[in-house]
Amino acid sequence: MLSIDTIIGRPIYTQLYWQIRQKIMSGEWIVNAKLPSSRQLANDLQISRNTVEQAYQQLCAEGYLYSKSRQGYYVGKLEGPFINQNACNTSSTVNNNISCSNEKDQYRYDFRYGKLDYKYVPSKIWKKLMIQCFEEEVDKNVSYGEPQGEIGLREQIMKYVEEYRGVKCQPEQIVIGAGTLHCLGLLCNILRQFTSTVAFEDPGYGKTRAVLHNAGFQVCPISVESDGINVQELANSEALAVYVTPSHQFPTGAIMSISKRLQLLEWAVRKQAIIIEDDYSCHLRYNVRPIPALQGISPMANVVYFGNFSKPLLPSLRIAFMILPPSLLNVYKTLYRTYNTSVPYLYQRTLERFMEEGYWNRHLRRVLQVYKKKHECLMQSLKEQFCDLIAIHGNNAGLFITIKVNSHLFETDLIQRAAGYGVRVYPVSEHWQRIYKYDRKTVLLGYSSLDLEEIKQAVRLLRKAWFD
Amino acid sequence: MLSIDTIIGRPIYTQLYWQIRQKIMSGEWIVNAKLPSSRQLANDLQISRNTVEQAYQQLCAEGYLYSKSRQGYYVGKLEGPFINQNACNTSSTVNNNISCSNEKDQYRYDFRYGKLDYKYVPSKIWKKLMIQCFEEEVDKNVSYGEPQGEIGLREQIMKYVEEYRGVKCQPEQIVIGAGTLHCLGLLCNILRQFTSTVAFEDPGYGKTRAVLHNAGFQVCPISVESDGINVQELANSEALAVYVTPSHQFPTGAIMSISKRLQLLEWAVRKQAIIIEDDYSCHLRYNVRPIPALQGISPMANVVYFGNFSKPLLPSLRIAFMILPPSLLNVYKTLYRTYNTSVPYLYQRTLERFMEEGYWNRHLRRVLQVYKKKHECLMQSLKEQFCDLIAIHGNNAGLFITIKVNSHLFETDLIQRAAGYGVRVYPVSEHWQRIYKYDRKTVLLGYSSLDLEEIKQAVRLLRKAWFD
DNA sequence: GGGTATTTGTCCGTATGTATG
DNA sequence: TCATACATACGGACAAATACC
Repeated sequence: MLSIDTIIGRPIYTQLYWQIRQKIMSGEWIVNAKLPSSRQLANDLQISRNTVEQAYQQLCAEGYLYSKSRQGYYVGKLEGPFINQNACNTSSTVNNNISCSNEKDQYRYDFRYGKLDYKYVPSKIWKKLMIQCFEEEVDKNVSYGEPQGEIGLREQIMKYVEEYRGVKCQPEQIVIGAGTLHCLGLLCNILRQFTSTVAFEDPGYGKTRAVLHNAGFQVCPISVESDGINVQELANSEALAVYVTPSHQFPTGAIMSISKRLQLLEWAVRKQAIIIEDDYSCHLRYNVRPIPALQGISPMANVVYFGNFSKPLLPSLRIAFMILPPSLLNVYKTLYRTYNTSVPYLYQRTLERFMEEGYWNRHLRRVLQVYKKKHECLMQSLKEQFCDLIAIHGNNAGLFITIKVNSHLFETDLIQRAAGYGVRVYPVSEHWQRIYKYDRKTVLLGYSSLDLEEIKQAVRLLRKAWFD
Repeated sequence: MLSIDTIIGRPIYTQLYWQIRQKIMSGEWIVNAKLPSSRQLANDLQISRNTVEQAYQQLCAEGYLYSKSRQGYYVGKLEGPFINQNACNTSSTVNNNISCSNEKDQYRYDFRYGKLDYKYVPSKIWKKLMIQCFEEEVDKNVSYGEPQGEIGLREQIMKYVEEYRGVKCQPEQIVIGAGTLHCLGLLCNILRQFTSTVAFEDPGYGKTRAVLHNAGFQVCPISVESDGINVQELANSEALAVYVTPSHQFPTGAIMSISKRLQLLEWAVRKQAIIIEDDYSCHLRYNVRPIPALQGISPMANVVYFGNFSKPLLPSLRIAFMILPPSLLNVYKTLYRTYNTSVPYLYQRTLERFMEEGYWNRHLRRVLQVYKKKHECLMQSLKEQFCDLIAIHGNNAGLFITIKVNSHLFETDLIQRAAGYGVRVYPVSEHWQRIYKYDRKTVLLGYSSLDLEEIKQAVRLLRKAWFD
């Protein structure tokens, strides 16, 4: 930034001269870079154009600049070792690229969780709708929009969750935000009014636990059994709020049984506690019947329901929503009356039409088929290769499974050996709060971004890595 | 949501029959609504198609449904007063629409702050770039993206703030988020580690104060003078962090003098305190010289710099950024290592190219001209109509001014009388923390969304409203 | 605007358990 | 004990309607 000082006595054009010269010598302005036009700069600094001209002329005369007639002034090429090329600007980019390409080179098969198969992103339809929506309403774009999210989208969401998950609500209860974690961030300030301790599944999704922890809450770990969280342990704790993933627990894959659901709801009603229900991958169920969401089972309990569009549609969209129980609505409104939404209007409107015109339902059915096939393929490959050398968990839903490997190898060994064969598998230790309860032999495999052949190949390599 | 229970003995098709019947009778499914196809429902519930068929057939036979061959099943029209039409689903929509249209009807001229003039939104270029970037996004199979924001955009921002505001930083220090308030929300968890009290301009931007308050901070009001915040008062307080708007204080419009800036920085260094500098409308300066941002003046002080693209470009974009001082970088990384970004990749990439290809600089110059004209027009109209009946504040920058009206009327009177003439002006009382210090005769006028003629007309009406 | 892939109601047959004679 | 009829649940084939390119 160029600036001038009228208080000290030095002439303005010399101040300019020296500042520009310094920028060229230090390498901040590189050869052939275009300078601001004399008119522009004069206007920016609120000085006369001639003053700028004076400085530019002197720099030209000394070779720091050259001018193309009627085009502009440019930084000249200086001979000799004057220039202190500072390369730090580009270093970060370089580093980043290197680490990226390294990762890609190192792993031929990446069982990453949270990456989708881009072949099944409905990009053409999305693009078509997005362009149409872009033309549509200028007025909505120039203002900040509704804080909770556009009413039309919220109505679509209401219909969808009622039909699909049995969740009953009014649009007023829905809050749209840039991702589940962002919505949870908003909820934290509401929870703060009621409690300072939040119970959390252990093991549980590490990223979510981090949000609660960062917001200043005491996070109280509760064991997870094969049919969901241990309600007895929860009841014995001091927590007045709990985060659960009933439809597909992360990372154990447990589906909470209906009787557990009722127990949990009973606890919430009795203690006047808040249940945070993250239905993050309710769409992906394989060969099991749907169980209605907690929110729909008991209207009396304070359930905050979380859903998202990133997982099944496009992670880079950044759209999720939460549904607040009526009892928290007043607090929400008091706190967030003045907040702006965190999701661009265009995306909200596009998604609204995507849902309205039935593309959303169709898309869900389609990806269910796709991932079901991948899931089956993975399961069969694992059985063929490993027989009973491994135990598979969470094999009825979602985009990942965990496997416990019966051998002398521990988590880090398993990961490193797999990496040696070009296969990337992921640790579960980071999702444990009471790490001593972890068996140290379980790893996580997300299969969403690999195709069928890749899955088969990768499993063969895992067999070699771990048992040969 | 339809669901079945295999534990109780009742046949599946009768369970379905009764559930569907109930939904029709209650009015939840209205006449001619399409039911899910037999295949879909069968797949969802993990039962046979024919079982669904059986239920559908029976409902057809009894007139609850009718079928269009090879198209689908639809809810039939029932005679008589069976149906309990509950209209509550639509009530919210209706209410909302009514209040919206009311507002539009009631005000012919709206001095709303924070709404832009749609005529000067570079929508064609933005659309072109966005479509190009969309192809790219799909090709690259972008997942969640970089947590701090895409590196390319951060590099563009680095260049821009250096050139435009004298802010010096590395891309690692930049965090991109969905709006200033969202970025501030992230910063709150960092501040929490150091202090529980944050000093805040009084009067100051109410929305920002709310974020700090909601995050659990004690907000300590500090008076604002004609050249910015009262540093002495700040030094006497217990606060170890302060939020300021040096380039154009909201709502007084004060520009912080260079000597105040140095005092403030000196305080921060001495107390090891954190300055939050919101440079929210640095681009809009009329006839005054730019002063470098606090961040650029003293590299030793802990200044967190906030900038945004919503204000000058498009509010619905939801893109802002903050620049952390190196001293806070470690805390940031510890807390937010696992967070996802809150801004869609497409928007980040589009903005990056918008900046890279020079459209951003061109746009800034253009809107500066536009709003400068509006500003001059408003000032002249006010002088013509009111002469010295009013005092104007903050008339050198930004998209709003405040006026103090010398009469017996108070804030609410001024707003109501203006509304009576179809002109909407805004209160400043909500921006005061120590409300008793407010003179109760000042109102706020944002002129960005009105054109020159509308401004003149509106001011004439204000004169009538307040002095006739 | 016409060709293609997908969706959908419809009709077909089959398997199993239970009640009946 | 065996044959029969019935209720329930499941899966495949076909042609019309629809969506997509």
